[in-house]
Amino acid sequence: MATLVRRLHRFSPGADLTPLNHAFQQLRSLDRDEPVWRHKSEDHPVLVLESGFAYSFTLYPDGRRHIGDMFGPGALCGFGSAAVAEEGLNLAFKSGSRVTVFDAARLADALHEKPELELLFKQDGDARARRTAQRNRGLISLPAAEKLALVLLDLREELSLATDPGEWLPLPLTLRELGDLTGLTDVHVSRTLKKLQTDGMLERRGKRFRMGDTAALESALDYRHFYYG
Amino acid sequence: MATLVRRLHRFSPGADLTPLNHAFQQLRSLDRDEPVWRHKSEDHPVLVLESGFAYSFTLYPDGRRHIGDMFGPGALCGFGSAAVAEEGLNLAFKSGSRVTVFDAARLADALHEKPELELLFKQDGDARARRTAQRNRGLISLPAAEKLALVLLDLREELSLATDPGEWLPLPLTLRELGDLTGLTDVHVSRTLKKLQTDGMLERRGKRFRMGDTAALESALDYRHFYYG
DNA sequence: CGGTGCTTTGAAGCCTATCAACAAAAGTGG
DNA sequence: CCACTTTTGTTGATAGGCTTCAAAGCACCG
Repeated sequence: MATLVRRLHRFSPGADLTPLNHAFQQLRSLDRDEPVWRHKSEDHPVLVLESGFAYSFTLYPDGRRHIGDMFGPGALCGFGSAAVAEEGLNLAFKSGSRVTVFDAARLADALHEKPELELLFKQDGDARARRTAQRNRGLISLPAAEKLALVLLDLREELSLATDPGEWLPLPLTLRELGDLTGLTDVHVSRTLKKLQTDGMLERRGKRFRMGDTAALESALDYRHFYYG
Repeated sequence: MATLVRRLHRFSPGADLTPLNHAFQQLRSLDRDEPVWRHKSEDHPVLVLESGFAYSFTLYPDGRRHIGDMFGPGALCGFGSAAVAEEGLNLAFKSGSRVTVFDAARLADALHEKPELELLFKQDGDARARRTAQRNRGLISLPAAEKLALVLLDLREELSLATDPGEWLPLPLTLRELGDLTGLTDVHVSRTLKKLQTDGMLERRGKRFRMGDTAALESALDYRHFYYG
């Protein structure tokens, strides 16, 4: 639960989050990539990613997969205003992730009793919805190199919200998953990342990466931050 | 206000919407295409499109324009969960549109007093957010012909929510605007629409269009409806 | 050790953008 | 209402971007 606390404290550093303890159910570790299929019923538990990585996806009739959002440490997976848009949300947790499970009904009670806590959850959800909208905008109208740069900036932010990952960030997605996120093929993702590297915007070492002049990149792509702190 | 009433009655046909009268400010007619620039302050009036057409857009540093959402008769423009995602929303009203203006504070009071009315506004906003997510998903991962078919299906739904536009629907967007919506160039939009016509999926007469087998198209694109009625 | 999935590279071809020219339509001002 | 200007839509030629198909290297794991 520590990562969720750190994420929410970005909006209000001193906020008391102990009421969340009443809704705590369990801490699960996921040994391998594991999809969680969600249907439309309302009483799903609320999942918070403690460590690792996860993403939400939808499948097209022809078998293609689209990744709609991604979750780093401390993320509320499929909750709040960001999740409203995704009906029948499917979640995939990458191998090694740890997840805190909250009881939905008791969490709702806790939020209802403490309006300042509810506000934090709302702010977090709204910030996520804005980031998703910003990402989608670029993924619709930019060429491949910019699409990937945008996604990497966003990934960098997601990974930095609850923990300090250091200079070299993990790249928890395969090239195929980056393709499903950007609408590109894995082959073209590979070529485009290579081009970003020769242009000095990106360094890669195995499953880690480091970005070049992020400030310049952010202003070129009009990338905005919606979290404070 | 009649079109808003018809739209909200899709969720609850008998709902009493008279409390909205207290928040009514004025009815404006817009003679020509008119952008409404919104900044971050909170007390903007709430705009409901009475007739005509509008869309929200953002501008990139290089001058490119991205259209993020579109509004037909009865639409709440830039309000609720669908609008949270779009910070610094800009609205463009097409020539000839009529807009009902509501006072934001008094509208909030009216909704707070009548929870069933607030629920209707929330349902409308959620349905719009889902439609936007569905559209964005396709605009990221589908080829041009499917992108345009998807946008036309969505446009058809938007135009049918508050009024019955008949078999031949108005096409209130220029090809450039369709391009800004889909991430394609106007030239390619022109060519792709022509191809859709020769394939029998689309007919055009001036600024009106009619779609072929919409049921088949919807199932091929996995298009879903989020409004009831 | 083989198997499996991930990544890279090459070659070929389709898809989409760009540039340019023109036709058609719509707005503007007399 | 007409002449004028501006915008919108269409078409062709060309170039570049992206996908597809195929093959091979690599890392990881049983």
